[in-house]
Amino acid sequence: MESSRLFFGSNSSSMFYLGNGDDYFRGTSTGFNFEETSKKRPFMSSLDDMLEDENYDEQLTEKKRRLSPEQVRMLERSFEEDNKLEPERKTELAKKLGLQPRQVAVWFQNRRARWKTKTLERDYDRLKSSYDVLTSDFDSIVKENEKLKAEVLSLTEKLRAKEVPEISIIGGDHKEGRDDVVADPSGHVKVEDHFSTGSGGSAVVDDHDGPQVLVDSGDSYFPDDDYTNEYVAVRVDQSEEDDGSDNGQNDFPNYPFATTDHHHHDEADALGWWVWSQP
DNA sequence: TCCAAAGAGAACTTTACGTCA
DNA sequence: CATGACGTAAAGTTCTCTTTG
Repeated sequence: MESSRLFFGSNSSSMFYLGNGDDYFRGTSTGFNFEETSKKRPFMSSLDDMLEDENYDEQLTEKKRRLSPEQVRMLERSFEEDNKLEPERKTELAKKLGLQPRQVAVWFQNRRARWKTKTLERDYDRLKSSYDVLTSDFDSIVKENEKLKAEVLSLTEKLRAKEVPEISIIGGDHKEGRDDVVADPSGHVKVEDHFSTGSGGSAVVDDHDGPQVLVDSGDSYFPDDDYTNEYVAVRVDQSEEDDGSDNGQNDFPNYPFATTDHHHHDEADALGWWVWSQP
């Protein structure tokens, strides 16, 4: 963007302002661009008015310079009260600070821009740290899942090798203390999960070749009939007993997540959860 | 001490929008 | 209701001054 500001003289850093109210002429110690500026600032006071300005001499030689600490302090205080500037407040502040109202307006504009930048930076930092925590949690979960999968596979193999005879637990003859190995009348070996809490609860993983079914253990997040849905996924955490409360370390509950629809099936799969599809 | 680069701040331009006569 | 003038916010830029290595 090409600036329309004009500078005169060989060393044109000596700027000055002329005018009252919100509008002013801007020029240098060697000249100013009346015609151009007046086109853009239609409410300019007359040249005579400007020349009568008590600060004229001062402004004539004044370079563009920073506001004094006291001026900035008062502007900051005003900004804290309200970051929008009504015309009355602008005029009042300008008078108090010995500045042009235009300068006050510009200061507020720039201050709002700085505030926005800072806010965005803070927001970014907050989101970034949240993201990092979630990423770390995600990695732990994936690793844990892999470990548990391997463990189950290994146990399944052992059970197969054992060739356990028929045990009629599935038929309702289950006894406390024998909750690890079961086989149904068709010879399918089942492994009960050891991670569920409560004596009455356990999930059973069917080992046959067809689609696997997760049988509700009694303390699932699902309503009683929910496991009849097409997809069921579960994440099991054995790290500690969970009372259902969040410990504040992360945003994941400590035990079974579940999903029951197609959409979440993919998500669960991506997370490395076990997903069983109902036949 | 000098100097170039970077940073900070003041002022600017452009665009968009709301208000009002 | 349409229109033009006006004020202002926001975003981006330019220029100047200060700080820093």
